[in-house]
Amino acid sequence: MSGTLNKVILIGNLGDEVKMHYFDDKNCVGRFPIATSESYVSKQTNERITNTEWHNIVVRNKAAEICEKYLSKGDKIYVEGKIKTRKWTDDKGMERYSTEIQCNEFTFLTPKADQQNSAPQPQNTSQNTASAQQTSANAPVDDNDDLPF
Amino acid sequence: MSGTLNKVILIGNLGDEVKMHYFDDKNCVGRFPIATSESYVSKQTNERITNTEWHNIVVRNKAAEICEKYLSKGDKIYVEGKIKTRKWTDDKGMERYSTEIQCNEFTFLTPKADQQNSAPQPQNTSQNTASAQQTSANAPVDDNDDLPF
Amino acid sequence: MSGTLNKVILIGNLGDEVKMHYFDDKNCVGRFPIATSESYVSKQTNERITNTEWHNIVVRNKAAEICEKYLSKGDKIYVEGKIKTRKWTDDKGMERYSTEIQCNEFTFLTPKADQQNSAPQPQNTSQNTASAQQTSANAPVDDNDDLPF
Amino acid sequence: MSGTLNKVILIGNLGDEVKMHYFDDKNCVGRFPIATSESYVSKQTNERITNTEWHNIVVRNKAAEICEKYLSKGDKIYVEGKIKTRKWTDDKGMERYSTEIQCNEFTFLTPKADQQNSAPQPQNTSQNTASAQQTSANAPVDDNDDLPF
DNA sequence: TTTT
DNA sequence: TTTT
Repeated sequence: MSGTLNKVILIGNLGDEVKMHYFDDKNCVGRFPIATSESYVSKQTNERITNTEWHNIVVRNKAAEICEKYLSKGDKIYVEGKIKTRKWTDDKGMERYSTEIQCNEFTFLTPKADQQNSAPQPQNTSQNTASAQQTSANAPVDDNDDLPF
Repeated sequence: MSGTLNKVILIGNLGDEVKMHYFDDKNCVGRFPIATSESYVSKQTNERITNTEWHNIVVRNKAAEICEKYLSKGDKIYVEGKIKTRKWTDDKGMERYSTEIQCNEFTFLTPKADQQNSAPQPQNTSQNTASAQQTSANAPVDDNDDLPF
Repeated sequence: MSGTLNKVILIGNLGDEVKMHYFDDKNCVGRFPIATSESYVSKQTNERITNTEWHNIVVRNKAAEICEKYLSKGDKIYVEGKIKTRKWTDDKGMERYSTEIQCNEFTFLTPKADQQNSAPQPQNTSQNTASAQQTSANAPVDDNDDLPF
Repeated sequence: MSGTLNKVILIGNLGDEVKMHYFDDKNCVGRFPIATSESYVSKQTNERITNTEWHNIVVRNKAAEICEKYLSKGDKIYVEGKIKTRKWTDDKGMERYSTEIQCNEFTFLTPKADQQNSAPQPQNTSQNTASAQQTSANAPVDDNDDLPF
């Protein structure tokens, strides 16, 4: 309901490999961090400052498997998704929050020499980006987990 | 393939009613113009200048029918889609181009008093926006038309 | 440097009033939460599920003052910005993280009766949205704070 | 005015070199086409169909000079801007329209070996993307041209 | 932890 | 006219 929108658009580099987590033989998630960075010259010290922001990307099912297969640490990727902050309780019983990007579309930006003759980039009909939407649409169980892992 | 992206994000007001065009009993398109405007104060004349840009929105199938049912001239809408420039030949045999926005997601921004208790806003599972993607996905015939209308 | 992008696009409703925090007579931040929601019908229970996501919006300087002046709890707003996760230490010495949206462009979506003849919507030259970029550009001290507040 | 938004987000490859047009020693525009493509397998013929869409990018002043200096045909770029359709009269006195993307932010996505030690990617303070906004802000004359060129 |  |  309600005329709202929650959209994130990122271009960044993987800081680590895709980590898969299987719920059963059909449902899984892949997780990986990507870094975005901005830099500027400080007016006070005249030195270049670089700030890096890390984003926890979560991708589901078939899209996750494509990411695991084709993405490596260091690769550049375009990610579109939505922000989700999850609440969990740490081992001291404290409430904790972690924010992740639930990816529903992506496109690889690192050219792969070895991808030329093999299966390269996933597609969907609407655009040459991979859509995680359909694959996640029939995975309601994925939305039930509220455990940190 | 190819790591490209073609995305348009608009918030604007309908300049006219949604015009439907049926191909058969299952496939249709709806078309409507929306206006975006920007204004600024001219440094030369000190007067306020407003520029209005008109966008031709095209939406397909079920999404089109939802738009026709709930949108009226003047309403504000969020539209997401892609740019498509179509080539056609005018009655003098001249090549002409027209650019349209093929909408694949939208959300209504005008509160409807009468929508409160009736069917209000379309939804999809991924977000509270309507997705035209699924409905158009199985309508390949829609992509065959290259006629201006 | 580095060809990355960190962009968030939200349409949501304010869950509270804008809270201002002044650093000095020129530099300030405004903070307010906005909610986005999505809903769907569960295939298992057949009931409608609504998930609400809260986003902490941070806006600076002149843009903050405009928000404080014209926005109220419940209003709908378009916000564009970037994700920033800040690390802080709680009173037990634990490391904590909180994610906020640093807003650099916004546009009000709730029609205001009383705004019609008074100063309504902020503008900038590039578009009819308010840009927090320029105002924050000359406020480097704003970027030095790493305290939770 | 009015709570509207006109935003385009593209990732594509240059189909040609950047063409510069100088108005005077301070004001200029750069123009270049970028291609986005989508592909899918036809359900009818089972063959792969690729559709390419061409976008005319317009960038101003300092940003234009940066593009001219660092971009070449074939390079991949992220472009953010707004849609503008310009009306002009052809040599037969017919009204013609052409749609272009007025770029106000971009980031280069093709790694440049030779950019490593020289001035690589433009930046601004808000993010590691180049902003054409400031540079074009003080170039009101640029907005007066309504000539096709 | 990435990248330039 | 690009790219994969």
